[in-house]
Amino acid sequence: MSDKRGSRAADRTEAIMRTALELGEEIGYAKLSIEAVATRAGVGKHTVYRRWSSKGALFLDSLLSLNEAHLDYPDTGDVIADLRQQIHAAINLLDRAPVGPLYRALIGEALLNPQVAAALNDHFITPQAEKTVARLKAARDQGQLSPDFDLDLAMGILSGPLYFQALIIQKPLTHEYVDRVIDALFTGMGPRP
Amino acid sequence: MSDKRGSRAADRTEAIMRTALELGEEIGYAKLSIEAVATRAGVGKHTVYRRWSSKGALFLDSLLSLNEAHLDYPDTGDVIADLRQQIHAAINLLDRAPVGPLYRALIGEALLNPQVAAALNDHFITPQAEKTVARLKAARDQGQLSPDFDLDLAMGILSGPLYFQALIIQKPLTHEYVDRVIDALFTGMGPRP
Amino acid sequence: MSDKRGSRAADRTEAIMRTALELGEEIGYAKLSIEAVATRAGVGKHTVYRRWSSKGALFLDSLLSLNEAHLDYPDTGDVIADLRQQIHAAINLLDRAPVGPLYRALIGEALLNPQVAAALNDHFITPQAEKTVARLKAARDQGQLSPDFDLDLAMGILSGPLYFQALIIQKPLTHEYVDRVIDALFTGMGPRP
Amino acid sequence: MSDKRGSRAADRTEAIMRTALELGEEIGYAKLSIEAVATRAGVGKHTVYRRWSSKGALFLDSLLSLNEAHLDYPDTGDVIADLRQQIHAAINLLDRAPVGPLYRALIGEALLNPQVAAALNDHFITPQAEKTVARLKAARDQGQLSPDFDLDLAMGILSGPLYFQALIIQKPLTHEYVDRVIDALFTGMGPRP
DNA sequence: TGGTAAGCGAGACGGTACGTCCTGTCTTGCA
DNA sequence: TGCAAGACAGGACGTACCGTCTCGCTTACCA
Repeated sequence: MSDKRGSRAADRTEAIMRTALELGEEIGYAKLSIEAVATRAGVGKHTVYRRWSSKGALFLDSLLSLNEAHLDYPDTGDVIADLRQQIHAAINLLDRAPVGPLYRALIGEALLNPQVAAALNDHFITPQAEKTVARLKAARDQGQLSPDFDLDLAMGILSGPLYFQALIIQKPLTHEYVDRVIDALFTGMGPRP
Repeated sequence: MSDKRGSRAADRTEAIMRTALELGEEIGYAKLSIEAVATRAGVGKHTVYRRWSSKGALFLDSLLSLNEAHLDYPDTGDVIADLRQQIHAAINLLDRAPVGPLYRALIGEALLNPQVAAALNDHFITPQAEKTVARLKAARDQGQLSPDFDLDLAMGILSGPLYFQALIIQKPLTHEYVDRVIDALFTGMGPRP
Repeated sequence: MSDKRGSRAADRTEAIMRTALELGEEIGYAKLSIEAVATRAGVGKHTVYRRWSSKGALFLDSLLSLNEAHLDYPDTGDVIADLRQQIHAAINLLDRAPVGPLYRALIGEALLNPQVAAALNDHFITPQAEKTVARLKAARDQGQLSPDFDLDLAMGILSGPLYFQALIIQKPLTHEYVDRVIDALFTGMGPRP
Repeated sequence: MSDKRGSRAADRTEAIMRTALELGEEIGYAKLSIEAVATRAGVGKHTVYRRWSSKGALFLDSLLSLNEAHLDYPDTGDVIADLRQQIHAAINLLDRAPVGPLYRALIGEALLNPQVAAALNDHFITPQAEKTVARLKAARDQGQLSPDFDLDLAMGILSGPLYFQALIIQKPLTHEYVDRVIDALFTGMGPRP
């Protein structure tokens, strides 16, 4: 009853986002226009612009709508196992088709458009990082990590190489590579054996 | 004498790249058009298109032209000191104005345009990575690093967090952060001291 | 009231045609570009292309818009006097500035572009010829011309020499020349008196 | 021997004109560019521009080169028969493929480009008209036409309707129509039987 | 229940840039 | 030395989208 009001609006919103992802998969984010999304969705351009201020904003929302309830950290007590499990899930989702190429392009857009960058950080990157930090902090509080363990740095060392591999080197991420990174993080690559 | 041939062509090429950087600094890569570069450079559009197939390709070359002879690794015998010195130099160049914003945008473009990605990798990312790997290998050969030291992984752990910080989190890189990463790489952040 | 609808579209159409004629008079049809018309009219190029498929089509309409209600045949009962009167009016309009040069150029365009030729015939040449034929037919029906008088041929003999003079020889048409043609048409130039 | 000098230049000239006609037949005068002619002829653009100042000038020469020795008036003593014979020959050449469409287009060009108009008049229209006038004058001198027969007007009445039919109405010319025009010229279409 | 306003599709509009084509001029390098 | 080859500045082409703006039509909520 209560969601009857606005259900029409929600229908449009959902239809537009669905169409955006659909078209994105077909022709790629870069070649896509708001005009094309609106036409394909059977919607006036104004109806799109009323909801999103740019192609990047639309895509960010569209991708996030796929994401709900995913990528939450387990806490089994074993921080390393939990990190592995969660990061494997993340790259399964974000580095593989159909989301992978669109996520990559969205980050590209963010590097060109500060508004998109801010929104991406606020709605995805930062919350995700905070989950990682929170999980590490829990481990530290439980004494699994040393008291001076640098949480933010660890988060960077976990995420950085994966983004580097995926975005800069542009090779697919493997679970094996993830494991090597986690391993190195906790054991170091010490100058001497 | 010998560079008399083609000097006209080289003049245009240089003028266009110079103008591209100039305009890029003024209005940003995203707002820039090949049309505007051509006009400002006093050159026909075709003269630009004859040399570069896209805005991204032009910018890649333009940025690389600033780069020559920079960012070469020293070898003082102390691998950690050399890495620090070189990475500090790199972020001084690539993360700060005037190059920083343009380099960031160029990576954004590479994420949207596979041709630019390939060229960027071939002409900058890979050579640079190979220099890092070569320096690490020299250290390993000299016994400063353990014989099973994973060179590629180390390169990823050095570069990844910095790119992550600069591109994803979008906060300026500090020398202090670089040092923390290097430190963590070689000493680990082990679960127990 | 009723023309409230679409008045915006009609405004643009009229503004574009007016500008086209204006620019045409200033620099001549040949040197004119749709781009220049659009710019001068303060209109996007697409707004021109939406209405006309080529420069020729635009100019045809523009010239025709000047023409309304002109060039209608009188019927005073004296067919020769009526022809003279009407043809004198026609060449006053079509062979003299400002319309003359533009009309000449439009016919040139029609000779290069079949679509323009077809439109010109449909919207001007043929209707005008039919008026001449109709006036001659009325005269024939009234017995002023012999029953086997060849209407189409007469139309050709009236119009042809004038177009020939104006377009091919490219000398200005005089009323005196028109009169000689009319005279010859009806009295012949017989081999012997 | 003496024409050995310059034979190379004459070769180019001829090759360019031949290519121009060839390409003109294939894609039409309007779509043709000097660039395309030069490339197809295996000749530098400069070599074309050195000889002709515009596409129209090149085509005029090219068409005239086909024309040599054609379209000369016979004088059998019977002026009407001679006119018929000559005009039939003219329309066979000028109104039918392959020359017809190119000649039509050339006149179109002349209406847009005064230089071409002048050259066309000087090298083709006027000489041809003078031949007609000369033949009529001969007939008048021989008493076949009345002493006050208006030679120029007659020429206009002969040529005008044919050009009108071919260029304005854009219907193919028939010998029958030519005969009707000639007939009308000499007998009139008198208002009374 | 009828009136009214909000949302909507459709797409026109002024702009900007695209990437292509051709013009007429100007090198360059081969023969 | 004369030419093909084609680079060059410039201008226009016709197209694609941008983000804004009317236009009527459809809903759905209120009075």
